[in-house]
Amino acid sequence: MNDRAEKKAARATADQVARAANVSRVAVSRAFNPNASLKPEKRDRILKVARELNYTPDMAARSLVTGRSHLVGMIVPDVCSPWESQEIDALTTALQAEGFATLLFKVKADFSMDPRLLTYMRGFNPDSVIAFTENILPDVLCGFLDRAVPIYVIYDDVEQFAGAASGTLYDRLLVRQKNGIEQAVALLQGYGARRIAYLGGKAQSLANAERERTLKETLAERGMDAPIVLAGDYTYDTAYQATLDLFRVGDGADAIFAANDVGAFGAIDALRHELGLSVPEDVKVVGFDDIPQAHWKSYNLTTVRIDLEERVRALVRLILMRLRAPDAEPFTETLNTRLIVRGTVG
Amino acid sequence: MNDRAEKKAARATADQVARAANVSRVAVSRAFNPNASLKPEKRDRILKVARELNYTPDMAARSLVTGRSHLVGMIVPDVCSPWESQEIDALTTALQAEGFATLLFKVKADFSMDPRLLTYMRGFNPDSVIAFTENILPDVLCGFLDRAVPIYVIYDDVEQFAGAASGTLYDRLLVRQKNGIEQAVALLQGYGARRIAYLGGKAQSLANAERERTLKETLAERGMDAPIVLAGDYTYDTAYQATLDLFRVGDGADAIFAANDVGAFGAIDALRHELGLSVPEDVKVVGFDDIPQAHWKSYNLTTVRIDLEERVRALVRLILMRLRAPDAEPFTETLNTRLIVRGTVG
DNA sequence: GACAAAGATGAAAGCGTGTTCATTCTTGAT
DNA sequence: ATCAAGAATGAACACGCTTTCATCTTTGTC
Repeated sequence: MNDRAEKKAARATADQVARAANVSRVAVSRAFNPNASLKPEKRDRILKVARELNYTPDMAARSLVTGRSHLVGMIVPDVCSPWESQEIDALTTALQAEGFATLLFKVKADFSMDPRLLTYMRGFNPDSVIAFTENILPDVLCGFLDRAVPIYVIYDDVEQFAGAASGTLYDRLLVRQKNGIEQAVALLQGYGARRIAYLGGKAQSLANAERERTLKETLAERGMDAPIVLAGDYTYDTAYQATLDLFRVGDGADAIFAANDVGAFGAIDALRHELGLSVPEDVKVVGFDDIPQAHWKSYNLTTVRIDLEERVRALVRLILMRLRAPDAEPFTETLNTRLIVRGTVG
Repeated sequence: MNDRAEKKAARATADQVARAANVSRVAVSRAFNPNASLKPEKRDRILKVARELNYTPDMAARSLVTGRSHLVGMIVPDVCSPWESQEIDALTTALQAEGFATLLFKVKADFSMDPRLLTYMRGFNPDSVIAFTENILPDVLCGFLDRAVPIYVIYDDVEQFAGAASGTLYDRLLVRQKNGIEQAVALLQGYGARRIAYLGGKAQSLANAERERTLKETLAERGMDAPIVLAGDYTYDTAYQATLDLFRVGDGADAIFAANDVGAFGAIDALRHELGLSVPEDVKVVGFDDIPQAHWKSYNLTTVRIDLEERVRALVRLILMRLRAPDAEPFTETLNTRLIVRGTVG
């Protein structure tokens, strides 16, 4: 209670501001609420006094009465992953501009969801939740959050996911993988690649499943052989090892399609630094995501890109719309992918 | 008020749990507070009912009365930076285990501090604040946070920083750069390097200043020439360009000391892919941080490391101690650095 | 079996804010 | 000058929880 007293002394309350400005406490509240009716000059005076006293409305108290926490929860398995950190950065910036703060929760790397974490998170009463863990069905999340909090799952699939969550209505941000993959396959085919390997991401990942499925479909459409599928987990080391196995134990390949850029880096390094093969002359490599490192000269990776800014804009728009109209019909946004051509194909 | 009603219907309150379990609301509160006195069987019964009703204590309400938000604010300029994302990830994991959630705030990349952001952040009443922006003096932060919230600034300097914040007492986590730099210089000298360049980080960065100062000091102690100092900003692209300039406009160097690993990557790529020089034969390169990418085969970087886990453990310990004893004397922890030898020196 | 000490319990007060609702003040048209 | 309509105002309540305090129950000891 010692610190309690300190804090009380340190932080000004609306009551103190009211007394100092010779107005009622209600007026102070209104001064900080733009659409409340208050004489402009009075508002200015109150805001001035508030600034002098270094006063800020207490979000906890405000949240208690309004039901809005101005907090957006993000459930993340690995902040270190370039793709995720990129996404977190952009989302936090955009949400902050709209008055929301990011509340970060980490889940285990194996994507297993700790129920206690969800319970704990709900205690903070986030206005919205963005989940980066692609294998968590929103039903699970909805159950924990009592279906009162809008949830967005960042993933790259369409039908598969919608099916898994049948019965639950929610806003969706869809990514059409087809365009980018088609462009990549056309390019590979043009350079004469015939034996294509798909270096997978996490087995449970829906994005991975959808990328693999779309690749197979596209190859079939063009009359090419089905891809050799290698297991992976989106990490550099696993991709490195898988590539070694492909060429030492297996029969190699003309081209490698990696489920993400980091995996592509692992493949490239294995080819160049351990197998003595050159990229793109001996083996062509294509990645997914277009993370910032993809343009580094050591890799200079040709990769399928989902425009980050566009995606973040769409997601923030979805979140804000849902908060303003909680009972509106579910929205759906669809984004496209395209190939970024660099030096690892031709 | 529609969503309000929904939410009310969705989230159970302590009152409802109390009624369902036939106890007083106070008992429910005690059931969730481990050190409150309550008959064990009664507690179990309450917790069981709570689970059935999917009840979680509301953190906002709890925060209001206890003065503890269980929120730790993190002020971050660039989540995408491997070093920062690494640190955020580890801190979030460790704090989460102690019952704290991470509240993320982004500041502009040029490190300029938006005062409105600080005000806004204070509204959330974080129990502690960790700032990654090395050039923000804690005085500024303290002023905004009313000196009631413990603040930790992640930086790598010692005296310089302490001087800048004279008069303010605060806990400190210090990093001794000397060890790692000395090991690196010894290694470089052993391989015959004589002309050493220092590829700087952000000009305002205290970590950068301290690394540069320590490098100069170490070179002088060993009777070596002062380093050629190049301006940088911790980014790949700037490091790349600076390295080109060093060899095309300037007279080149035997070895490059980069202020961070990402900068070292830029230097290596410029040397290998544009200047036609080989690393380490023609030019040796040393980095700072030992981020995960440093072991990727394309770089295989020799670098000075501050043990992340050790650092996070120390920081979390500091935070917890300060929260338990707000009036205790300031603590100080000091960490060491050491050289991780890989393939870019000899 | 009596008594003190310790533990368990619930009523009430309060944390800092937003929001009703009834009242007062202002404005502009007649 | 008068009146209605609208804007501005403040008292009171509510949000969901913890904590104090006084009361009641259990436990241990001689």
